[in-house]
Amino acid sequence: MTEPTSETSGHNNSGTAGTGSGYKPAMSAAPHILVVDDHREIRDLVSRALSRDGYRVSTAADGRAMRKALVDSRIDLVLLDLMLPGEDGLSLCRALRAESNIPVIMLTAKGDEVDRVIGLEMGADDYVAKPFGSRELIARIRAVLRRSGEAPASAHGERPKHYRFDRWALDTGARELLRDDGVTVPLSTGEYDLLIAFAERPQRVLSREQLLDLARGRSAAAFDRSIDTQVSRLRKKLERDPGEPKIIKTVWGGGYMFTPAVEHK
Amino acid sequence: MTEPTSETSGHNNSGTAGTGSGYKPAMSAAPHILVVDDHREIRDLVSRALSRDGYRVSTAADGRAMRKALVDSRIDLVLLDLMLPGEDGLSLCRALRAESNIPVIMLTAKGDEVDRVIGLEMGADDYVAKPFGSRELIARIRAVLRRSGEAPASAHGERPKHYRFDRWALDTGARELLRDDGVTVPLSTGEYDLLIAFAERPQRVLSREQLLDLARGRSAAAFDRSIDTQVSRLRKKLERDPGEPKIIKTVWGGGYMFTPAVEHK
DNA sequence: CGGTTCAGTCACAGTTTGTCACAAAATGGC
DNA sequence: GCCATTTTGTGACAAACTGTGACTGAACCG
Repeated sequence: MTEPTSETSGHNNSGTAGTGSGYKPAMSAAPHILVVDDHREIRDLVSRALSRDGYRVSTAADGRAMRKALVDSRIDLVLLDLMLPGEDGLSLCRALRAESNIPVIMLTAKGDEVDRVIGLEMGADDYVAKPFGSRELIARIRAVLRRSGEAPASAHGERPKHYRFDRWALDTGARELLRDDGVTVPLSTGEYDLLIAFAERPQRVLSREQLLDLARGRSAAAFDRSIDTQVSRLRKKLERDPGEPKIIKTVWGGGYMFTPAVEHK
Repeated sequence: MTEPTSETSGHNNSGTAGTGSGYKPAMSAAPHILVVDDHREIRDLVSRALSRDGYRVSTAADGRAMRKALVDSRIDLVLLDLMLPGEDGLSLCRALRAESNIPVIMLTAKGDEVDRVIGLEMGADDYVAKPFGSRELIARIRAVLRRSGEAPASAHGERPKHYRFDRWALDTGARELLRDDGVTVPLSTGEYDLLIAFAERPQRVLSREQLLDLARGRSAAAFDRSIDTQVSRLRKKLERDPGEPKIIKTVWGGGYMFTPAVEHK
């Protein structure tokens, strides 16, 4: 496979211009859409259309790539081809549904009503028949995104979870960070989101761009140092000696790595 | 956003009128109507007609979306298509009836008298056959809303419920907030409504707009800070240390989150 | 060892939020 | 209806949060 199966394209709007239609400045960032289709032409086509409209786009050619993209970044919506080699779209959709509530729009070549019914029963949020126009697709996407919570940031959120690492306990239900000795250390929203992104992917190098996507749901600007600052702030609260961090290690030229073993309940 | 698929639209300039003459009770805000139909054209059509008439409108394409809308916002009336893929309208209607008394108007393509009878038996409050004119639809809606309690705000209210969280007990029957030690803490109507909205959706980030809809049944104005003030007041009564709230947490740039586990009896 | 690039952190500015005081509105009693 | 009381929303200002620029130090390269 020489071909990049899961890259991001599309730029983040810088506020005023850019975004195809949104005159709502409140939206913190463009939604991140994952296109899963085995035909490259379709991926490229859809990908271009969506980025043109201001969305951030990643692509995947099969189920495995899809899963990887879902772990590596914070996806707001999945465009899923019904017919895929290996696992087909329906089972992927069902699996996706089973463990998250990321909205899914099904794509299919056939216009069968049957497929549509099956798709919706499998938990797809909408259904678009190929060939489709980009205007229609975008309208559907916008509709589904709006319907499914309006707040793309919390699209992941579901059952409260509980993480333990080092001498810390992180409770997503209470949104609290608790130290061994019983003291609750207050975290700002940004610090909390960043810590969750880390705790869910321990012992892996995470690039700044990835962290920005995972924690803030946006893509990096030219010289974006905001993650560094946030890591610095987080270290000050987490580390015994922020000058020599043990928990969040720096990977020179690569990003950061959350090193402790995480007990994930 | 040319296409209002599931946002609220339509303003009500309630304001001054109010006084005296009325069969119309001081309606605080426009009723919020949920349109459930799998055909987009119908959703759009109906949606436009209703917003033009001043209603706030959300839409859903299937049962799942309907349920989501019902949890996410305070719906005053449901327009429900009889024929839906997956679960059909009748079972949805019955389910809806089972756990709330939100009025339902059934839509159906066929003019069968049979359907009508079944629909009404299932608990629908009225029945409109497609194709229908918007004038007729709106007349029916107004009639049903008036009939069903006249006060859209209390459309949800049904069996008294009992919530327990942290060291508090909230009794919707008595409309009282009781602390562990037996002391009853008086809440104003607004504080009470807001607390109910929170207690029914624990461990979820709720935007200010959503809270405004859930607790006050209206949509947000430009720089509406009333929710912040109300949260502040509520915190002063609920929290041990209002300066460092544990129960209602702030999500910077996102809204608020009610963190304690809620025992819901 | 010197130059270059990358990372840590501080200070600052732009936003967002907390909260007080006050006015408008609703409520209740007469 | 009229006035006292309570409640709710608004404006204003302080505090908190986040991202950016600047400066400094550390890591890499030859």
